[in-house]
Parts: sequence; C-alpha cells; structure tokens
Amino acid sequence: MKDYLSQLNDSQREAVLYDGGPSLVVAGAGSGKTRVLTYKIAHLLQNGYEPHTILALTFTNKAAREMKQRIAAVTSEYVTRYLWMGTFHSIFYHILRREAAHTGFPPDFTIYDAADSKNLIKTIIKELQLDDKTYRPGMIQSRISNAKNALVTCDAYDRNRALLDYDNYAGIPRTNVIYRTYQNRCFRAGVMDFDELLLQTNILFRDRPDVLAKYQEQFRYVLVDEYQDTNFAQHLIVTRLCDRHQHVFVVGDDAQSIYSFRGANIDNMLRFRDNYPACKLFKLERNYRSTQNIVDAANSLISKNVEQIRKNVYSEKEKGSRITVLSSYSDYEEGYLVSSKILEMMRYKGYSYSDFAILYRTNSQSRVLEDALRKRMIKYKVYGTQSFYQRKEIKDVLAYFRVVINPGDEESVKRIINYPARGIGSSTMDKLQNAATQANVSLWTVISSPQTFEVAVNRGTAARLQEFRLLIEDFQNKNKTLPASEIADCIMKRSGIFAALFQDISVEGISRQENVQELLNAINEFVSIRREEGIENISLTDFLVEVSLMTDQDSDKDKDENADKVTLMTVHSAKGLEFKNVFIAGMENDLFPSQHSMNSSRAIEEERRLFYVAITRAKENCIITYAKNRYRNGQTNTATPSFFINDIDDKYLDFSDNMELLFRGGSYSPEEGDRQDNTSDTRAKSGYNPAWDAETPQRPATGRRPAVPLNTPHYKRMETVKDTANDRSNTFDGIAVGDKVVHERFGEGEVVALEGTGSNAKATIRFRNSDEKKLLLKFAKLNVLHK
DNA sequence: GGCCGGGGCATTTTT
DNA sequence: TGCCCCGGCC
Repeated sequence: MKDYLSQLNDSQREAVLYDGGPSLVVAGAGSGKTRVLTYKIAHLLQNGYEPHTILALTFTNKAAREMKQRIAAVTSEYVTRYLWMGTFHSIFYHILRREAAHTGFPPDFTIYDAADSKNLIKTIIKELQLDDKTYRPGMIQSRISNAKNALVTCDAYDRNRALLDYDNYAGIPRTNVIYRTYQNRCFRAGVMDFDELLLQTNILFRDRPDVLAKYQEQFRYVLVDEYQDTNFAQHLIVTRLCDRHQHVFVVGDDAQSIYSFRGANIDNMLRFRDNYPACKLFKLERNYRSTQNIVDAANSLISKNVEQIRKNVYSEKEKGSRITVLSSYSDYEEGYLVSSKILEMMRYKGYSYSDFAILYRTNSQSRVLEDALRKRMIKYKVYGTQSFYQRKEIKDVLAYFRVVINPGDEESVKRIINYPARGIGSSTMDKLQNAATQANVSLWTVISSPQTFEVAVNRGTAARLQEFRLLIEDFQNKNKTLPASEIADCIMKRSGIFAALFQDISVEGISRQENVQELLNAINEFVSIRREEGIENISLTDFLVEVSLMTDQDSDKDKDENADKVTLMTVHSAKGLEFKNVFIAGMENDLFPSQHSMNSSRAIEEERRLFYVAITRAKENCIITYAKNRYRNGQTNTATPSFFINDIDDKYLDFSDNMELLFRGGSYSPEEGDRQDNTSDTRAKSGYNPAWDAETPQRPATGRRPAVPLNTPHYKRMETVKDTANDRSNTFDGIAVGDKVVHERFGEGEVVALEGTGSNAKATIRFRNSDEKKLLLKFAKLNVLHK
C-alpha cells in the first residue's frame, strides 16, 4: 500500500489516524473530504479491519463509485469488492432482501421510483373519489415522504395530532387515509418506495434485536459521507448500527446542507456531538480549490448564518480576483452579458468552454441563457434534464423485468400490459383494477384468473389477457435458468418491444432505439464482468437490484463526456463539482433566495448555504449577475439585486466591470427606470450594443457600486405578489401604522406599531382571531390591503 | 387509441 | 409564456 499518510495535511491526518471512537469531520468546501474518507478506509484496512466489516454510506451512486475507485488505487481492486460501500438505499435494499423473512415483504420485492409512487397516489385519490385539485398528488406524495423520513408510519400518523390538525387546516383531512391505502397497496404489490427502504430498515432494527445485533457485529466501522444531508431515518439507522462499538466516522459540511426539502436535517450534523458525548471533532479548514478571494467572500457570506459549526476556512492559493458583480437590464441581456464575458475571458485569458459553468436557482432560467449562448455559437450542455433511467423507453423495458421478477408490481403491470399495444385498453383495465380492489388482491392475481373475480370481459379480451399472462409466465420460467443477458434479449423480442421500437424511424424514435440498446449493453457488461470474476448465473434479478436505485445521469456519459462545452445547471446539481469560472445568474430577490423561503429564517439560511455552495464551486473566477427585469411565468417583473450580495463583504466584490452601467449612461434610478413598459424583449431586440462586444471590452469610469442600493430593505413582498402596478421601491412607507394587512397564516390584522430599521424592521400586528404578533418584515408574508 | 384544445400551474430533486 | 393533464372527439 502506498504511503498514504504523507499525502494528507495535519488535520486530515489527525482525522484518519484517530482511533478513539465517534468522529465528526467538518469538512469545509474543497478541503479534501473524499480524500480523508478514502484514506480513513485504507487506514482501517491496513490496521486489520476486514473489508466486509466496513460499512461506508454515501448519498449518490456516483460518490460510492468514485470512492471505490480511489480506494482501489491505494489498496487493491480485490479489497474494494468486499467493502460494504454504497448509497443508503442500495445497502439497505440488499439487507432488506436478505432479511425479507422478518419484514413480511417478499425477498424479490421491487422498487417504486418517484413517478411510480405518484401514479399510485393519483389512482388512490381517484378511487377515494377525492378531488385531485384539492388533494394534489405531488403534495400528498411529499407529505407521505416527509412522514416516512421522520419514521412516522401510517398508524403513527393517525395518532399524531399535529399532523392531523395541519391536514384539517390545509383542507386535506383525508391525507391519512391516502397514506394508509398507499401503504397497503405497496405491501400487497410487494414493492417499496425509496423512503420505505429506510423506514423498513428501522422497523427491522427496532423489532428484531437479533438481526440488529448481527449487523452491529458485522459492521465494525461505519462511515458516512455528506452527513449534513441525512434525514432522521438515516440518522437513526447509523445510530443503531454503531450503538455498541461506537466506531462511527461521519464527514460533512453543515454549510452545504441544501436538501431539507427532501427531508435532510442539518441538526443531525449540528447536534451530532449531543448524540455522542465522547465524539471527537475534526475540522478540515484548508481549501485546496479556490483562490483566497473566493474563499474569503464565501466565508463572509456564510458568517451571516446563525445555525452553523463555526470554522475558519482558508486558502493558500493566490489571492485572485474579486467576485465580479454585473447587472443587466433584463434576463435577456443577462444572457448576452454572460456569453460576452465568456468569449472575452476565452480570448484574453485562454480559457476553453469547459472551464465555465453557469449556475442558476431554477431550471427555467436556462432557456434564455441557452438562447444567448447559441447566438454566440458557444457550445454548452444543460444538466438536470431527464436521467437515463427516467426515460420512457427505459422505464418500459425495466417494467417488463420488474413484472417478471415480481408480478405483483402493479405500476409496472399497468405500464406494460398494453405496451406494445395488444388490445387491452383502459376500460378493461378499469374492470381489472376494480375487481382487484374489491377482492383486495393484486392486479396480477385478477389477470391470472379473470373468471374467478367475475370480471366481465368479452371473449377476445379474455384471450388477450390469457396471452399476456402466458407471455409473462414464459419469461418467468426462462428466468429460472437463463442469464440476465439472454432473458433480456428474449423479452425484447417476444414482447414485441423491438418491433414497436424499430417501427418508429423518427429522430426521437432512433434515439429511443439507441437508449434501449444501451441498456442491453449494460446488461451484457454486467454479466460479463461478473463472469470474469468467476461468478456464474447472473440473473435478471441481480441486474434489476443493481439498477433499480440508479437514477443518475451517468449511463449516457461517454458521448459528450470529454466534449469542450460550457456547463449549465442548477446550484443544487453543482454541489460537489468545481469549475475554473463560475457564473451565478439571476441573483435577485424572490429568485435567489427563492420567494418560497421568505417566511422562515431556517429556509433563508438554507438558501444562503445554497449561495455558498454556488460561490465555492469556483476555482479562479466567480461572476454574479442579476437583472432588473425578469420574465417569469408569462410576465415581466421588476427585480432587485439579491440581499445575499450584500451579505458578502464589499472588499471581496468588484462592481466596476459593469457594462450595463455604461450602457445606461452610468446612472440608474429604480423609481423611474424600472417601470417602463418596454420590457426585456422589445428593448433587447432594438439594437446591438457595442458594450456587449467582447472584442472591445470597455470599462466605465466609475468603480463604485451601481446606483441601485443593494441594501434595499425587502418590503416588496408587502404587496401582492403579482402586483407590479404599485411602487416596489422599498421604502419604509410600504407599510404604516393603521394599515390593514393579511398574513398568509394568521389572516387579517392591523398594524399597531413599527420599529427597527433595515433587515431588523419589525411590525407589530394585531390579528383578528389571534393575539398580537411582532413580525420581522424581512420574513413576514404580508399583503397590505387597500386603505 | 391518438389527437386537439382549454385550464391550471409554475423552486430545488443525491435515492 | 409554456408545459402538463384531462376531457372530448374522431
């Protein structure tokens, strides 16, 4: 084994060598967190831990894969094969399959992805004759998901006053019934959704101490990556597994906790030490990625958060340039500005396309940016579009696999029963579904013997159902003996998928063929790799288990991987990545931070962390842009620069390169300038401005801030959100004592007092049906009624 | 079963 | 504005 210790700095080495129990490694951005985790595992192996006694949990398949590779590089390929390294979901999927006898689920249970479970929820809402405009499936889905992440079973839900009260209040009192029905249906189908994997693991460990003991015994060391992103279910699994030996090593950065909307709870990290009094805290504070200016700017931003583990992240790279702040008149012009800047930097600094990333808060922002890049012939790729495994053609094929392995899997049955078209339409499906619900059996049971369940179908339909049943049964029989690659091939041909696919010779059709071919290649590769390792008889089940939890983009990499292109993605998807030059576009109030976060300081802090993530992606240059008018949801709205910009210490910012300023003659008055009717498009189309041209970089004479006051108080949400007729110019007179206001949660009230200034401005409001409340105007969601 | 048009809706998305 | 979903129609 290599001399790994010499490749670590002092604090990294300390964390790797420490052998005294629970460890919390707080790893600042770019501080070599993966390196520490990798070498920690190498170190354990070196010191006598057998590979199979080490459990290393990650959040993404990508992270697990990369870490395996890096460990293989310092140890051996052979060793990594026996490490228990993977995502929470895939590790516990394997364990739940193995322990199926204790869970009540069949060992061959399959997985519903988010789309499957949403479909089922939709079906249930319909069956319960509830209005899907009131009971919005996505909303119900997230309620159920949150419940599961917090380990609230449907029984517990029924007993939980707070949840029931909330549902009543929100006008969705039957949510608990939907949850219960959903759970029953999943159980009957022998499927788990993503959250259920973690919930069931916890139930297993709670109810079967013997099983828990077995895994406690096996996993002598448990390591977790990105701990700030764990939810309660994951946190408790880790706690339970380490209960005895206390060999737990978690790594993360609380400043990068940005997934609370998916159940992640930053408190798991912040309060980790309460859980383990003997815990040793390590801080990795040296940033190896970015220039000093970028690190310092990011520090000054994040220091505004209250909830955090204080750390002193520093860089020993060159000082570097300040963060450039650019304003533009419109989102359209912002695109122009960004693309000009890219060309300029390429020309004068020798960068290539792939040295740039453009990050934004919402996916919808990409369009106007793409347009601008295209016009300038700049090559780019947009991340975050549909992943390989979410494509319809892939899901269709996988649905066949799933039904062969678990015919109870209803969402998959529904998907394939009439694909390719075999004359089993929706009316037949309704009858089958009704019969299944009536008898409380699975759809497949009804399909297998329609007459038993008195499904009234005509002879032709009955024959077609029979044929479908025989087709699946034939696959099932073959699956007992044939390897995955052969059975897959057989399914493709005999089901008629191939025929259907090759009929369509449109551009999209060809692409679908290619995708399916790629899936088949993956199966072949899966089988042959294992053969080389001496493992025979790789079944379709093995393959499906492997890919059911694969949701990342990775499968369609090779093609564009090395292509020289600018990267466009949301800040969320940029986490963990780095680029020489990073643009952060749309840095405006109500967009970043999102308007949805404005009524809670916790949410604002998370948005601030998100901004922190964005800045710390940059190695050399970071450029922040905002527009004064933005087209959104069919409307052009005026926008103000994000108050987050103000959270960064001035000395790390550079406002001087502001071409828009030059263009506007160096002055800009929000009161007069903002409310013109010639919005983005008309104006931008009116002509080409030389200031945009990268070849003649012109600088305005002034190096001061733009005339827009960045520290604008944010009273504009005092007005109705869509109301742009009113002056949004953010003075304290947006609200006055005596005003009638409406608050989103508390209802109507009257302002009785105002106090404080800036972001501390508060209003005391007497609400009609509750008491007086003092609200921070910065966060309060208030509408002022007409006087 | 597929196509069209109206209505409602519109953060972020590691598994 | 644009996308998705649903219902109505052929």
